[in-house]
Amino acid sequence: MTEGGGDELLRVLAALASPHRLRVLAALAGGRNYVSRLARDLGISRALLQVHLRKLEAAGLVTSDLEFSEDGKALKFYEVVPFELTLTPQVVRDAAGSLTGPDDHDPDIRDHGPDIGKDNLS
Amino acid sequence: MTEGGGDELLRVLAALASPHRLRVLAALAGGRNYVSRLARDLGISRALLQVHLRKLEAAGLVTSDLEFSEDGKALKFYEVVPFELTLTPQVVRDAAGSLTGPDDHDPDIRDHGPDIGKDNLS
DNA sequence: AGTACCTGCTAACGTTTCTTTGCATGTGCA
DNA sequence: TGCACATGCAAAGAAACGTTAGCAGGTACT
Repeated sequence: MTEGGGDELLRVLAALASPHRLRVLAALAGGRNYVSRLARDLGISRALLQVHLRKLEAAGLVTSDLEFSEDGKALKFYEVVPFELTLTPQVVRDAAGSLTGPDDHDPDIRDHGPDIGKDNLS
Repeated sequence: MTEGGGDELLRVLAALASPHRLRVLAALAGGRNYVSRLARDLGISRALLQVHLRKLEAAGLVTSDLEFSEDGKALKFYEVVPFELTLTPQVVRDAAGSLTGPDDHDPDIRDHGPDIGKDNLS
């Protein structure tokens, strides 16, 4: 297993939460393609596309495969990994348990107290 | 219908793609709760929690309900809206069609051409 | 040698998002 | 009147993200 925890879910959600990446994924769902061509199809720059593809790949939503065309050109093909993810409150509940989140919050409250010493209009 | 398009999906995904909001949602999945108390339970500041709750609500994942406790205090209760969202390449493909995305890209390429006039080491 | 494709990378900028801090408002109770 | 607890909002600094521009390398065909 790759990891399975809530962080995985988070990575997938973050990868999906972008118009560009949604479009990229949609385009690839219509068939595999290589970077330069895909960039032209979508009308975005190659550099930009690469970044997004990397994120999609990191999330495990697409796979890359370096191939060589008959005339020797190196082409990097991407294709979608068939996935099926169902989101429900319960799923979230389970996933949230194992989160290597930003803060490993300790059990103490803060919020600087509910406004003391300040009477309004006597 | 609220809107149904791909933008809706995007909003939901964006709302979910955050450790904090995932935790908030998880906490609410365990039962409804009001803001201040929830903040204490989660160990985060009230202001921060409010922001995240607003986003979750905007995405339609939770609902708020202002109530008054027996002793007259105004309590804003939040609870999860039972949802069931399934993500597959095909779903993405459909959703990507109707995207009021950041750019309404015109069909022209750019990428400043593939490096011309520049011979390295003669 | 020159052009046309392909790949990859990084520095830098602009923009958005996150988070804190602080103040304003209200009720109820000693 | 002072404290405890509830709500709300806005400014502002910090941190993360998205995007572009530019350079690097490669093969192949004229």
